[in-house]
Amino acid sequence: MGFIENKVAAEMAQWQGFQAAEINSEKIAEALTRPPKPDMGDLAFATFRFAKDAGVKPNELAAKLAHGAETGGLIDAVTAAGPYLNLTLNRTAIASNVLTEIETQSAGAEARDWRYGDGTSGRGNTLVIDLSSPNIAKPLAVHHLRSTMIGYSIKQLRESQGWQVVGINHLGDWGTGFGKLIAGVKQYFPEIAERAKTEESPLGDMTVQELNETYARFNREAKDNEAIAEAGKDEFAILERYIEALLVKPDEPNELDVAAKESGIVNFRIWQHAREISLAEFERMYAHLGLSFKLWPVVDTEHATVLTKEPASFYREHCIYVGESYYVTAEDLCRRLINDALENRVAEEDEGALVIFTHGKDKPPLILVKSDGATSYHARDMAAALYRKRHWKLDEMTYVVGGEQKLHFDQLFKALKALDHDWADHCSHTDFGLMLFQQSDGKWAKTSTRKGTAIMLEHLLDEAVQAVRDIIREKNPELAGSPDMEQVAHAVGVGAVVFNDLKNGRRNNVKFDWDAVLDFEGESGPYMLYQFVRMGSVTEKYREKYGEPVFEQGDADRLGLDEEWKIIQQLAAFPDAVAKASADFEPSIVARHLVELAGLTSSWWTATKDTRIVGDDEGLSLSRVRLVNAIRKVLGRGLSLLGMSLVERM
RNA sequence: GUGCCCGUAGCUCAGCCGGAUAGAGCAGCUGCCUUCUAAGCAGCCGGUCGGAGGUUCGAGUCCUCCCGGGCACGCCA
Repeated sequence: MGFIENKVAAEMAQWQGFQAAEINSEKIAEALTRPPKPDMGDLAFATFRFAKDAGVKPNELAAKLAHGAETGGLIDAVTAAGPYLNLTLNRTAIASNVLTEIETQSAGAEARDWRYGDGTSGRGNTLVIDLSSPNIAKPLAVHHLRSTMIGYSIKQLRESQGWQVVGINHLGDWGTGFGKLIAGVKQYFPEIAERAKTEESPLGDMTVQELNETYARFNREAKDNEAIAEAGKDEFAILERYIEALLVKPDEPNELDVAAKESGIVNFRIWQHAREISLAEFERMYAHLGLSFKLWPVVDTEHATVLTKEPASFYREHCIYVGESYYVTAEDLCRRLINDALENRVAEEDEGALVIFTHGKDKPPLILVKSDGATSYHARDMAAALYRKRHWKLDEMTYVVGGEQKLHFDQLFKALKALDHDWADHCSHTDFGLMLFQQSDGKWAKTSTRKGTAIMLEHLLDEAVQAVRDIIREKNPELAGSPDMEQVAHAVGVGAVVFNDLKNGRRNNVKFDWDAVLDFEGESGPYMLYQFVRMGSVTEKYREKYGEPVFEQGDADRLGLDEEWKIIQQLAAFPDAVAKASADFEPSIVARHLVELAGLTSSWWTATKDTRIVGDDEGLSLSRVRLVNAIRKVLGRGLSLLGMSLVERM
């Protein structure tokens, strides 16, 4: 399991029984588990596997190994219990080891210096992670939270293991949908179409909401009117042709006739302004969540240059926007990709479209070019993958996208392999469950913008923050009147929403429930932060009473309570939880670990009510505050890895 | 119909590479605040791990089939 198990295993490997049976310390460490009941011991060694290899009965082997056991060091006692070897550990020695480890790795008062749990397995490797990726001209709804926060947490988890991680927001900013939007704008707002002929930002102060309504209205009307639907396709074709002409001969855009050029510019300006409006709104939402995105390519305004080699810190602090349109408007990767697929005879023409049959002829193919000549999102995704591979020399890439797109990514990876891009083996789809909403008939269904059942992300965050404000006013009037109030309410409210989303396995569907999200008791974000805050305030109490604590001088021998021992063991297992969460792209593993740690901590808090953590015995108080310090830093580090902000009071 | 995901306590979920008597939270019930924050703690109640076979010393965990739910399945992204 963790570094404690490794140390214990190293001691056991020296016993004559293990020497005789030729079982080395690595094998021992792998076979160590926790006994079902604490009174059976702290660790158990299961002999089954080794008994089979040696051709003896497990019970006999256990007895033989126990006979040759030497205690002392980290191990206090060994008993053979049937096929198991139960070990009782030297609590003081283990506690001392664990606390020292945390104090060393997480020295410093600032959360960003807390590195206990970090690893080096990813050192020198680059992961590209596709996260959030909303469509422009649509507001961010609650379900966007999933890709954003799962992705953001994975980014930090991998960084903690030494990876360089490039977070990319693959904005949905290209495709026939934008033809419909343009057509809608032109039809319902003729003055905008007129303005677009001369102005850069023709949409005025239109909001994302209004853009979305325009799109929805156009869609409704196009549904039973062929001519209107065609108008949408045409507008997109005009836009794409305009861009194509610019790319082919950038110096001679005049190749298009005057009319095509004029309508191209109009469409381009409407599209571009709609994109700007959307990004401005996304920025506000990402700021709430603590994420920062920069437009790609990144322009260094100070030196007026485009960054070609970004410092490593850049990717830690920011993710980047690289919209789908980038591969059409700024790179000719789409066209080269299509040519390549044709030359290699990987792609073929079928029903007027250019396709790749990735799963055989009887399964739907991946569509590169649609029958109307426009690129499909498959093509743009492939171009994006090639670009990422080329630019960031990635070792691994994952897409944090809902499970309903499984087929798309299966096709994407197979198509890349068909074109001899074997690195596609290191690409994966980090799928997650749907966000479901209860309808009037009681059934749970996907969000539907059409029916208006979608809940806006900003609305959810506002509600959560407001609920926190109410609770603070009720429970902590002193804080309610202080200048910190707003910052705390925001961190706790947003944290509640984030933790709620990350605490369960990502593949589970989430039935959105206001009561559950705004329930701040039990396994909730506020509960986690509450335990963190308690650890801070009790440390403060020590400072007031005895002065600045020198944690290292706390005597681990004084931590004799069972509650304290359980906490020590949980702290010891934290690095493994982080490593596994990172390897599996599964933030909930860390969240679950923290729930357990917070619960143990809270029980301990109550169990020490009589003597207090900081009480009249200065030595005991220092020992306990030493543990408090370790808990606080591990809890704080874990919550940060989940993308939550910490607070000192609440 | 085909493929993928899921099925564990009334509800929402954990459960590691198969290992000893399957765990949390919520809801319900009983207690616990003059003290470092009760957004808390202790306890009770609650399970044929969807079903049937199989693999083996041992299956919630692996395999097969079935049942139930969700999602996807050619030009939206």
